[in-house]
This record gives sequence, C-alpha cells and structure tokens, in this order.
Amino acid sequence: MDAVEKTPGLVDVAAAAGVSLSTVSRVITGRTPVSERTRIRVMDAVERLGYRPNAAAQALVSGRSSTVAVIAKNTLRWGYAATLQGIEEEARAAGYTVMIAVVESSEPEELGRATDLVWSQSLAGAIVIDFDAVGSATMAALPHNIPVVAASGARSDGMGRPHAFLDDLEGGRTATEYLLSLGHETVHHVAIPATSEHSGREWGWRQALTASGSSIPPVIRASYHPESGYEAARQLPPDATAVLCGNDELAIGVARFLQENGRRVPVDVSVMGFDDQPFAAMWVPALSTVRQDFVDLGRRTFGLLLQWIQGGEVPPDSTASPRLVIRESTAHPPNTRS
Amino acid sequence: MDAVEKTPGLVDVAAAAGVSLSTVSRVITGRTPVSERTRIRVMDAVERLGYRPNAAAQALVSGRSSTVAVIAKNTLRWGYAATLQGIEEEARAAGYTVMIAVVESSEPEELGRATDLVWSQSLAGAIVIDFDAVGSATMAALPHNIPVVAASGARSDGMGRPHAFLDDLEGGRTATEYLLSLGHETVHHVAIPATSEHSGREWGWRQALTASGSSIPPVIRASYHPESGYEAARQLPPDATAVLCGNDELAIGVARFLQENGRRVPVDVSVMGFDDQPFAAMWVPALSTVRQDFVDLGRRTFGLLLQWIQGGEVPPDSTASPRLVIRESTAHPPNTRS
DNA sequence: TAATTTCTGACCAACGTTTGCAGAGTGCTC
DNA sequence: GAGCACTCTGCAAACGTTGGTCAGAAATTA
Repeated sequence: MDAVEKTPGLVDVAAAAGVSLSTVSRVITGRTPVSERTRIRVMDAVERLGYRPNAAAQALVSGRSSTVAVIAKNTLRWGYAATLQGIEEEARAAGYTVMIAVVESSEPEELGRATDLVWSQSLAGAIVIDFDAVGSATMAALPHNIPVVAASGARSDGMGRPHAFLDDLEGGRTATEYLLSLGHETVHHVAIPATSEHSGREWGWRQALTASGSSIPPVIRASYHPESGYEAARQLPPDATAVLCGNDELAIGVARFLQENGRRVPVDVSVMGFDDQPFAAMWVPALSTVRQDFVDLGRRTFGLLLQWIQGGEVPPDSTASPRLVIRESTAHPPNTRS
Repeated sequence: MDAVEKTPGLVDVAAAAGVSLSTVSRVITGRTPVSERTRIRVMDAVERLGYRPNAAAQALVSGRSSTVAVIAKNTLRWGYAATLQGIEEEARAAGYTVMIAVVESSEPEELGRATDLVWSQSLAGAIVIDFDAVGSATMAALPHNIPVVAASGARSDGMGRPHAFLDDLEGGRTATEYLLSLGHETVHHVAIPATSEHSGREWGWRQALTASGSSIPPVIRASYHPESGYEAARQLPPDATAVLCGNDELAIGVARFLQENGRRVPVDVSVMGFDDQPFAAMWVPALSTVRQDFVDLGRRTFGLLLQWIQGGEVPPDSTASPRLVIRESTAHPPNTRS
C-alpha cells in the first residue's frame, strides 16, 4: 500500500527495543540512570527507526523549548547581520535553535507581534538587537515571563535587563581625539540615526570636542546608506578638514562627494568611518575607522542569555572596547608640516 | 500572595466567557461558524485575559506549526543576508515565523543537524539557500516529509524540488558580452567558489567568450572577500584589459591591487563586479556591475513555498534576469579611439 | 542467605490544543 | 402545534512527550 508512514514515536521505539515507553524516555532524556545494556538496545532501535523527539510535544509538556528568538529591526545591515551571526554561532554550539522576528517600527501593532511571539512560542529566551529606537521600544514592550537580554551599541538603562554592548561612546571619543591629535581644529560629524541623544557615537564625538575645547559644528544627520552620506556631505562647510562618519558606508559616500568636488582625501580632508566593514581596507584610500566586533557582541549576548537560562541568575552586563584602525583616509590637516 | 500567574489557556478563557472550551477554540481558529454574540463574548474574554494560543500545543495536535526554517551556509554575506531578508518579509506578511539553521559544511554531522531540525520541529516547510556546494548537499540530504524549496543562483537539477533562482549564468554572459563589445580582446575572470562546474557566473563568462571566439584565459579562483580579490589580482597578466569579478567585494580588491600597481581603472583596465552591493555606486570609480536582486529572490522563494503549503501542489520554478549596471569602472581598452 | 541497592516496567496525569460526533436550542414550514 | 432542518455548543478523544508513583526483578553487598 505504500502507506504514508507516520514518524516513529517513543512508543514505536519501545516496541522495537522490547522495553517500556518510560525506559525509552529515560534513555533519551538521560535524567534517570539506565543500565548500559538496555541503553544500547534502545539507542539501537532509535537508530534503526530514525526516531527524532517531537519538539512540540517536548515544549508542551515541559513549558520550554530550546529555541531562542532574536528580535531586530533589520537583518541585512552590517551590524545587525554580524550580531545575528554571532548569536547563531553560539546558539548552535549550545544546542539551541534561533528564530528571527523583525520589528520594523515602534507601532503597537508591530511591537505586538514581538510580544505575541514571546508569549506563544515556548521560548527558552529572547535577544533584542537594541541598536536603534525600535529596539529600545521592543525591550520595553516585552513581557517578563522569559529571560530577555539585549545586544546594544551603548550602555543604557537596560530596562533592568542584562545587556551586552559595544562601547560606541568610547569609539566616537577615541576617533575624535585621534583626529584632533593630528592637528585638526575641529571634527565634523555625519551621524547615523541614534538610539538616544546622550549616548553612542555622536555623544562620544561631542565629549571629545568639548574636552579639547574645540568648537562643536552642527551634526549632519543621515541614514545608514552610502548615498545618504553622499547627500549629507553637501552640508559640510568648504573649510572642513576632518569628518567622522557614523559608519563606513556613510564615510565612503562622504569621501566620494568630497573627491568629486576636488577635495583630496586625506590631503585636503580626513574622512573616518566606523565599524570596519570588509570593504573598508580596500577602499582607495583605505578607510581609517573604528572597528566594532559585532560577531563577538552576538556571541557574548547569547552567552549572557545562556547563563541566565541555565544558571537562573540574571547575569551582569558585558562590554567590549572598540579599536581604532588607522589606514590611509586620515592625515594631518593641510597647511601643516608634521 | 503574588503567585506566579500561569499564562491563561483556552479553559480559562472559556470560564471567563461562560462557554465551553471547544467554542473558544472555534472562535480562535475561525474554521467553524460561531454566533456573533458568543464570538464577541469570547473575544472580549480573550482580550481581558491577554490570551495567546500556545504554539507548541497547536503544533502537537495538528502536526504542523506556522514556522518555516531557512537553511543556509552563511547569514552574513550579502547574497545570503539579503535573501534571508526577503524571505523573512514575505513570511511575516503571511503570518509565518522564520527559524534559521546554519550548515557550515557538508560533513554528515552538520547535515544531520539540518535533517534533525526538519524532523523534530513540526515545520510548515523549509527553504534552502543553495548558493554553494553545501547548499546542494543539504538539498540532497533533507527528507521529503515536508515541503522544501530552494533559492539558488543557477538553474540546477533541483533534486526534484522547486527552485527560485537568479540567473547567474545570464549575468555572467551579459557582462562578458558587454565588456567584449567595448573592444576588449578577452575578459579575465576572478571567480567566487562555485556550486558546480557548468553553471553560474563563471560558466556564463565562458559561454560568452566561446561564442565570440575570444581566447579563454585561466580562471583565477578566489573566495568571497575583498582581500581575496586583492591577492587574486596578482595572477592577472600585465596585459589584461578587462576583468570580470565574481562579486563586488572581489572587484574592489582587484581594483585596489591594480591601482596600487600603477594601472588606472578604467583607463588601463576595466573592472566589473557582480551583485551591486550598496557600496558599489560610491566606489571611486563607481563600479560597473551586474545587479542581482536577492531580496526579491527571497520573496519569490517564500512565495513558492507558500504556494506549496497552501495549495498542495508542487509549484513551478521561478526565475528573474539580472540587470547590467554600467557605471565608471569599465571603458574601452587602451589604444582604442572610440 | 538475607539485606540492600539499582534498575526496569506498568500505569497515569499532566501540557493546551483541535476536531469528530452528538445533543440542545432556535426558527421555519405546513 | 408538530415536525424538520438548521445552527450552535459541549463532550471527549486524541497528539507525543515528561515525570511521578509503585512494585517487582536483578544485581550487589553484608
């Protein structure tokens, strides 16, 4: 008849191995001791029948699955994708499956989808990629019935939940200080959309400028895309000699605009990126930038979550410092002999 | 006492609404008619209690969840990430959740994780991102108990399963023909790792060269990264005037090497990319490339899967043609007056 | 040999849903 | 006013696990 054969269950394995259902369950879960002899027999039957535990049944009875959800505004842009990658690597190593949920805006309906997910799936935990305002709103909206941690670009209040983060503020500050140390009178800033006013790359830039007593030029706001950097560069005053960009893509847009308008990089103006995306080193001139290790951030974030899930204790925050990568796009200002 | 309140179930809603459990279920699923009056009452109770259906229980009883798995070798590289993004968008719109599973190699153990996933989760379906040899191996390994479709870069045998694809072959051919039409004697190729010998970008390049009777230079093999393109470029003969690269990242690596060695792009040598990544237009000179719409590919792939899940019929393949994007990095060969 | 320990089997109650079947209620027709 | 269809609702059985209790069997120790 070639019947559609049902996937084998614990009962079938028990029958095949000539033991009881409970014994099979004990072998599978390993939580109760079973003699080596029967263990072998059972595993043999498992093998023969190709038995796979039914995740839905497990989740139903135990109330938890071994799935974690990653909630993010985006999955394509560099920082997000790299963080996701890191999370996935660690999750895989720990035997967890990753579910993704994109929340595009802070509309109640959108946030509702995220909370619904957290309620309805029996998740082991959730990770919010909190690089933007939507991420923060999501953090606030999520229920407290499961462990939730965030990966973010700045130390934040954290809604009382653990964060792993990349110190964007320090990155912005360090980069600005470096540019200043080269002799630039001030540093302009083309910013990515920020999570909050007083944190992140922009705030670090502002701090460094304030500390050195330099004038603080108005921030030029852009989105995340290269074209947006290109457009933003129009607002740069003609006497600008250094510009720190919110990310590498913006930087290449800015650099292109500058070059098209007869200003040489880095001879006439220094351009600095942020993130150290793969293309940065190949740019001509090679982009000086601030390396942010997003993959590592993802790993650390999952590590935090795992600690919480397994240890039961809410883990402490985790930080990492960015690293300045000096290449060719930054130099002393013109009219300076070093 | 502040007891840890259990999340409400169908029973609780039923009690609150003063109807039976089954009636609530019917209201929720909507598959069986229920009088408007009771529907209102039930929905009201649902609202009040904040009821969310338990996905595990649904999956258990029905044998299917509304989750689809995306299986890929990578989630960070452009093509993969963009395809994933497209899949997620469509899935979200259709009310499906997306689970990701990374399979890094064709090792049995790795493939086993993918098949385990497909067996143990009660997936509605799965999508394999089949851009590489691992993808193909995964396709072959996956069981036939659920709908599986692939997103790929080349028409392939498809293991009898539906494919949505991007016509890489046509892209490679068109790009090469374009370069040839500019007057170049032949076109060199720096290749990304290929799925199979007789398909994809490289094969399109070869076809075009063969068709025009041009000599076919040895393929220079590289990985996916910009640095790899830079290294690969060392193997380019000094008299090369045109090089087609397997992707944009390789192209910028190649271009940089060339420029460092005193060869101007495009005056001395034309460099062409593939994919049209966001940075391509901002490159100096702006990169001529072949645009592949991966996000759209992802959408189409999910569409195929949905058709299969809902319609029951195995859907036909879906193709899209790449588009040549001519910018500044390609030109007539030197010693040519146009 | 007796006393103890370790393992196994049988059985059952959950977990939160879906769904087939049958019963209750309503309105309509003649 | 009875009969009939019809719509709506409730009951109960599944789905595949986990984990508990209890009793017996087997292996180990005294």
